[in-house]
Amino acid sequence: MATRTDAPTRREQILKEAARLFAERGFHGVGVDEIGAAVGISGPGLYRHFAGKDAMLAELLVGISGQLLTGARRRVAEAEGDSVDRDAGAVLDSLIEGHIDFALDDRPLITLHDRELDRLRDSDRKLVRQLQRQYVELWVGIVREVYPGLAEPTARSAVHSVFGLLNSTPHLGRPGSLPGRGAMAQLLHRMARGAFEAAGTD
Amino acid sequence: MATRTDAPTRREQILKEAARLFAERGFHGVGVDEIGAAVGISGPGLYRHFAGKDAMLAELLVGISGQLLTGARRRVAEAEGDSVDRDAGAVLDSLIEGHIDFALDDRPLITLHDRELDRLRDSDRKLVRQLQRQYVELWVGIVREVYPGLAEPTARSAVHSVFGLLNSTPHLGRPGSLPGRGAMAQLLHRMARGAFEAAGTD
DNA sequence: CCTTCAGGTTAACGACCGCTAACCTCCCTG
DNA sequence: CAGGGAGGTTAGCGGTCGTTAACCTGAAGG
Repeated sequence: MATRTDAPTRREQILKEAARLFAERGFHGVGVDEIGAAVGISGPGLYRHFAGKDAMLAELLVGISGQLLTGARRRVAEAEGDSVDRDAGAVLDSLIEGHIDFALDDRPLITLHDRELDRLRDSDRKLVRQLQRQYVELWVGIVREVYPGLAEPTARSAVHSVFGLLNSTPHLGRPGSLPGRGAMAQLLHRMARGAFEAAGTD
Repeated sequence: MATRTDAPTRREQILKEAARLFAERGFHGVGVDEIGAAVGISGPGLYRHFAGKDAMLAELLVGISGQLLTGARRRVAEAEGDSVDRDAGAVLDSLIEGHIDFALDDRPLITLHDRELDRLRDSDRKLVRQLQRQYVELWVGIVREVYPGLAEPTARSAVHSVFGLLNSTPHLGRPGSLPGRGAMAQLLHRMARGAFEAAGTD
């Protein structure tokens, strides 16, 4: 994985600021002038980089869903490589870890991800939903390996619930009195495993 | 608790429909004409009942927060009455049950509750936040009784996370292939307890 | 040195939206 | 039976917002 070292392009600046603003005030609550101002250009200058406001949101949401899915697939594949009969529990831990990293490091994106999906054009929304569904099903498969007693609908609900738990970080106030990032990650990880454990033992 | 049997007033109809629409498409995404149409009157007729669109959102959010807090206080008080040294675990179970009932029965309100808070006037927002804070602190107190080892910031984060878990039901697709309401409530309850348990045992 | 083009700018248009004004109709009550 | 208020209606104003048009500029390339 080649980590980027070059400067971010203007497009990327715009996307980042747009994500932050959309998360803060909602898609309809942010004007294009504001987005422009956030990157030092003003208003219609954005149209040199994007077809429109909708296009920014679409690119953000498709990007997020894709990243989540790609990361999860990579983690599963890595575990497959390790041994013939892998430890499903370890894979689940890895998935949880990946999702937590995302939730903690890209809060605005996580917020957008389950908040503004309906503002997309039909085709984009279908694509995002498909990526999301694949991500969920990947989790469901692993969870049911770890807890074979879980029926599929139950496992799916459990996975959604754990996503809710892990994605809850945006609701925390400004990084004041709460645990540091490392402690928070550990806490969330333990709680997620505990929740699955409780779901898996009827 | 006198359960209502009389017909809902127009105000209540409007609030209910507005909640649904706001949850579906966001506060800014819904026009007053749509809200009016949803209750069979059109557009400006709403202004006979509310001072403005903002007032509807405010009344919704204050109402939700208040109901949650009131219900939780009642549950705690009932447990206090039962015995001198009550079973804190049972109180926690009762709180969880109440929150689940709310999340399952009033999905749109739960969605609004942590999504549109920023659209309120300053004074209303302060009020809602204060009610929310009291609700959280009430939970934190009970949780720390059940798991005395938990530091306060950790407990608070855990409570927020469990709220995320319990509030995750809106993200589930239309009531198709997922567990029925009773099974869902049981599943959520077990997962919430499991998550707290995992948080409480470092 | 001329051209081109990427990446800006400001002005302005058109649509939409929240809200008000003005008016209309029942229904209740003295 | 007058009249008045509750609860509607439609027309329209004013502001905002996404988008387009027209223009500018500085740097790269032949």
